[in-house]
Amino acid sequence: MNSIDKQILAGLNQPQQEAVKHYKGPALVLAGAGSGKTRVLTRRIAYLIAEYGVNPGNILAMTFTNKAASEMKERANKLISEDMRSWVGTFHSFGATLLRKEAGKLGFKRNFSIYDTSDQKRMVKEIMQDLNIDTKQTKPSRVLNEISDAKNQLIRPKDYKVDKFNYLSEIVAQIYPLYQQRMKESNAFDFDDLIMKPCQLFTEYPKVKEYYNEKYKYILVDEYQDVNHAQYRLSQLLTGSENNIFVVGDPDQSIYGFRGADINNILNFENDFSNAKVIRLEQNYRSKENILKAAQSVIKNNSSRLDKDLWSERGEGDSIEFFEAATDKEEAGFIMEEAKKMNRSGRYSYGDMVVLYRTNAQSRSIEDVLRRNQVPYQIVGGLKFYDRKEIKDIVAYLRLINNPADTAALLRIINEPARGIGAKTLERVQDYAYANNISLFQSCQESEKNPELTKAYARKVIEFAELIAEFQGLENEITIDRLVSKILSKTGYESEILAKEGPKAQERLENIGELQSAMQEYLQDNDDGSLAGFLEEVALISDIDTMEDKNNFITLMTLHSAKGLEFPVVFLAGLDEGLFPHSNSMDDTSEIEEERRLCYVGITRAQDKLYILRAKNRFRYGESKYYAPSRFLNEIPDSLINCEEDGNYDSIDIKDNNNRNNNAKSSNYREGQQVIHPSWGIGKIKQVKEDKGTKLTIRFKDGKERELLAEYAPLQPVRR
DNA sequence: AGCACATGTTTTTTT
DNA sequence: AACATGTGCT
Repeated sequence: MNSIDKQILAGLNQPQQEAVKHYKGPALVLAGAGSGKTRVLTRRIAYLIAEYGVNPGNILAMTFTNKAASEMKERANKLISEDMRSWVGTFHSFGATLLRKEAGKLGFKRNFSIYDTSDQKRMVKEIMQDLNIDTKQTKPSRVLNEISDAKNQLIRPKDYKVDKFNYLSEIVAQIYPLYQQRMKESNAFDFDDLIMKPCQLFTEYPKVKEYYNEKYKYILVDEYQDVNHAQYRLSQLLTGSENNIFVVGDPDQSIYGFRGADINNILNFENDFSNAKVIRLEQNYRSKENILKAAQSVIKNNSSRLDKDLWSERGEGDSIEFFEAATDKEEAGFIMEEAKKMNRSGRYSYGDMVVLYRTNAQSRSIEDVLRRNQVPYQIVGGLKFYDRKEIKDIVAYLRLINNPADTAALLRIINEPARGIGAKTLERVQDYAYANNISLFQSCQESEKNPELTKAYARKVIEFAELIAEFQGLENEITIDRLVSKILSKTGYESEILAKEGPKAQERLENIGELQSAMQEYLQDNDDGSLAGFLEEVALISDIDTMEDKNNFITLMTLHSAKGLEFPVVFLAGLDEGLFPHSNSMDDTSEIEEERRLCYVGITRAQDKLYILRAKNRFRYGESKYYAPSRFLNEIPDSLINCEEDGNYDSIDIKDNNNRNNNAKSSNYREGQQVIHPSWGIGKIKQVKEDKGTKLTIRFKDGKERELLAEYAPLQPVRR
């Protein structure tokens, strides 16, 4: 064995080594939480190349997030000194890349757009309106869900069957075929298409399938417990006759059932491949024993599961701390105090801590308390950068420039900024498009010929089309970030923002500036630097991809986002019946079991310390409601838990006062004075008024004006 | 066409 | 409570 192989196998236990050394044929690695799954995956890639002499280009590894993919790639690169030329990426990016090459065979062009959920909704709504279906009675999002389910099941429009017991299905049966037809006319794929269409391609074109089977001889799939039927089919189709498919997963961590993930795919792997090698990784390297025990005592309440015996040598560790707060605010206060204490002790820094919750909405109260108490934090998910209006608008312009058939993009921006093209005009343009079987954009261009439009309105529409055409001419002349500048000035988007948005204007423009920086970064990393490439990256980016490591920040995220991550200290917030398990999942056994797996995922993120919290009263839907303790709490043996005594965490604001805010009086502030705030930086006081205490209006350097109460705000005067 | 105001809806999780 | 959507007025 040469030295590089030794390095690849170094520090691996017996079953891990067996997995890494696996060469040909099907293999299933049942990898318990924290058992070194990513390690096995990356090292096997390295081992295939270094020991078995496999050409890196013959390896295809698929993950669910870009973050997981880049981590895998990076780690494998380190093991073999060359820059690996294997494909490592997400299911969706693989699908997109494949379709970029093969779009023609399916009647699409390679400059296709990728529709996000709001584009999809827009299209469904349009179709429903055209068919005179009441969009209030039948919500487009429900229809869309049903279509998405069908696609994940690889049910094509013509195969979709009306279910008599499902009133929706009749409507969906009408809409689905039209939806797919319009997607094609728009030269666009949605997320589901990125998986479904490649399946279709491989099924309809055996030659194409053969080509890719030849190219990708070794298939690896991460998080196999979360693949849906379409993804399952895709990985089967990609697997050639040698059956070199290596999948890794943990049925106990299957948490995407709501998105079509089918846990049976992993449970039935041995049926699919009778000669499959099955390897179980049961040693946990992550958590202290108490944490592991708690996790197992919860998960064992699920009936349908493969039992496994996870163990750890990390020592017993501390008890799990449980705190029952009176309110969600107090829950947040407890987290803040505990985090501060640990940070002060020096044993853990803020970067070691994560707060996990079931729903994004829970982040607000926690955020508030952390901010007010100057505890640095970062949030994963929630309000996404690429979901901001100004970003989506600019991206829509770019999409239309890249793909003139992109109907959803056109509809978004035809009157943004307002150019006097209202609903009525738009309807006439659309009618003309349908009547003449041309794209909406073409219809715009030909508005002169449209008998329904008066000259003045036709002029406006044509001017819009000409503007887009002008940008299209620039596409290959200037870089994409410069193109955005052109759009900002030529469309009047920039002046419109400045004209009406006041203090928010600057923030919006800064966001667009941030988009341009992202573009510059993209140009540096990608030689071709094409608009299409950038748009694809934007479309497929996920929250977790943008999370930054280290830093001295507490991380806040949903349990779903936390999959695959680990932290020394975990705060599991909101263990209340109705919240977690969520009320929408409470009357269905299989959904409860998924909630329980989610709980298992949460607990097993913790390495050393686990805090579990709940609140008797929570503010939700704008009212305070009583909550009973989550059933999952009862499933953890008392012997593992230490109940925290009531502290007075609800009065944190008052404590703040004692700590430092003796400058709460108005006499301490004057208008025009400069102050510094821990999260918003330097600001200038615009106004001081007395209203339930001293209220300050401060304009911060980000351009936003905020009203703060002097009594509570952690402000410090700037000296000059 | 565009605004102000009113009403309705939302919160489960996401590539 | 926050936001999206809808309505009626100008």
